[in-house]
Amino acid sequence: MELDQLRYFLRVAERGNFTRAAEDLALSQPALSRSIQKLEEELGQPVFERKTRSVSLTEAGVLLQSRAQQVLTILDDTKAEITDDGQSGRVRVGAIPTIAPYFLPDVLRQFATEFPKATLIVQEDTTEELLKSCTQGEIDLAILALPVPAKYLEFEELFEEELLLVLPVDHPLVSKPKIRLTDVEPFPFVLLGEAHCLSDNIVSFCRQRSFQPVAVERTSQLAMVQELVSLSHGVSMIPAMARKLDQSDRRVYRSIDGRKPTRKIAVVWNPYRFQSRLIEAFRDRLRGYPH
Amino acid sequence: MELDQLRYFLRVAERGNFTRAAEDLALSQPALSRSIQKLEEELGQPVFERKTRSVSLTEAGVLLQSRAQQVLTILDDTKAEITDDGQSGRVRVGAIPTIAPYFLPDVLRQFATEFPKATLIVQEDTTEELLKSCTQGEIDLAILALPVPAKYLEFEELFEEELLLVLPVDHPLVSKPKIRLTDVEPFPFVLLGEAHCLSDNIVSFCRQRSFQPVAVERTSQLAMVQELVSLSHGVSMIPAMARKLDQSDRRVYRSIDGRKPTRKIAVVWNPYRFQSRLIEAFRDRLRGYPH
DNA sequence: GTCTACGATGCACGGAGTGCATCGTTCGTC
DNA sequence: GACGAACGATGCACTCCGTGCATCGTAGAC
Repeated sequence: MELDQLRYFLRVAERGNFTRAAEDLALSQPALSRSIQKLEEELGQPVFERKTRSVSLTEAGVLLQSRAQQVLTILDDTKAEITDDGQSGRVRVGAIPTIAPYFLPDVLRQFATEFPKATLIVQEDTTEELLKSCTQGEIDLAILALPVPAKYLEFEELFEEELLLVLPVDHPLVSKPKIRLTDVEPFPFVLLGEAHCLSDNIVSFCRQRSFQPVAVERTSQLAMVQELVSLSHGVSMIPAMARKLDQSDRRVYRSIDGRKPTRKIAVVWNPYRFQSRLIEAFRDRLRGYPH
Repeated sequence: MELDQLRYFLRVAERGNFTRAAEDLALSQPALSRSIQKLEEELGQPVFERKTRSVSLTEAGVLLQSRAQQVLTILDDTKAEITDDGQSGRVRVGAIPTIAPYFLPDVLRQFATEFPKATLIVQEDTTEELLKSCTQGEIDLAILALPVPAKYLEFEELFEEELLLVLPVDHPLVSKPKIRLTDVEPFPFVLLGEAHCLSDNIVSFCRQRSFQPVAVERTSQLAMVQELVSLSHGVSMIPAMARKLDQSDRRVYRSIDGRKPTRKIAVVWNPYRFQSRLIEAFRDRLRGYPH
């Protein structure tokens, strides 16, 4: 049994397909087939059931999958722990799209200056995907908005930030000195797609105030939301950090009067993985970061 | 990092010597040296401190040692668990010298008949060595006398057997109808070497009765003890199972009157290792075995 | 019935791991 | 203080295992 065989095995198990797994592994399909064959020969029984369109794990395969993952994780972490000098190494950070461009650049710049030998890898994805990556050890840290629907992961709240109402310049509410949430109720909303947790934050805040925002449009980027608001497609709520970077004068931001909508930003990590000093340092810098 | 490298590494760590480790591994010393070099290269630092007469682990090496053991154990057990069909496979049994030849043969014969596909491997050694082997996963089961000075191992008492007084045929005590322990006190003892737990059993029993047996001679085999007793070098105590096989008429066995000396025989195993159905079966047969 | 997706197999190549011979260094010994 | 033994490192040649390319076999899809 070889470690490469285990890596190959896990990938095939994940993909359910030899050809795709081989592509992922930058390996030819015959080589992969043979490697798995040898593994099965050694174990005296197949680990995959070859169906016509896909492959699935046998009972033995299921057991092997969990053990192989365990073993490879231990070795990964051991290597990380031994080579950990607190200066060089790799930190893989994930962030959701409504945080990444507004919050990360400064942090990354500062961190890169302080730790020039470190390699920073950034992944932008939805909360769900980030949590999955974090669980599987594909990223070291994830920065996202609470709540965090994940077992086996730890998180720490970094800060709470206000969600600001954004309006077209010519919107009737612009001239109102104090805007309460009920004042917003009649107007249609422009929101992000449903995969984005910011939409959840907004909808959930409104619901707590007993109203259901009407989304007339959904986009995939915050910048697009801002533009659509400028074009009077509707109103929206934008995290304070995104407002700071907004240079446009074609929309105005207002703080909601009364209890303000907010979102809580947190950093998430996998406590079962080795946390290098570099990762700890990154987390520490996040903690003290101005916002 | 390869599994072979880890195996090699562990052996060198255990032996503290490349040449000896290479012999153990049936590998040339240069090949071993190079393998460790590659490992160290990958980790960016040495795992061994090369001293002039021996090698010792560095800090990194200590960490790697525990992780490597863990990983290899997991893989070993996984393979055993997958290939476990309850019929074929291997059972490695250890027993102390004062049990092995008297108790094991029958058990082994019966087990081999019942499980013809199974491979039985027997190791005879002192309690200390057996416990070490069991902890390190080199044997699956150990049969020995209580007490068992080992953490992290489980044991189950199989039976208690009497220790019989053995005398030369012409010994004054032979004609005595009831022999009490105090009657034995004046006579010198022939005992096994100090590494044998039977000596401990005997000495400890006598001490509980407030006398210290005087050992005039120590040998390494029970058969030799019996012969020396025949030659009137002294008296001794012999487990009942060893008496059964004693065909000689040049010595006689007597049961001590009053509280009888005994030893408790137990089977020990490592609960952190996978217990194959074959191993369970062996343990089960031990349990029901006549004695 | 033909096409397509997918894993298995034949064959040749290249590189990693190995063994043999030997070197360099450091103690132990006379 | 010189010589020998113990021990790990290095040079070099070989071999075998894993790999890629080309191709085959088979079972659904259209």
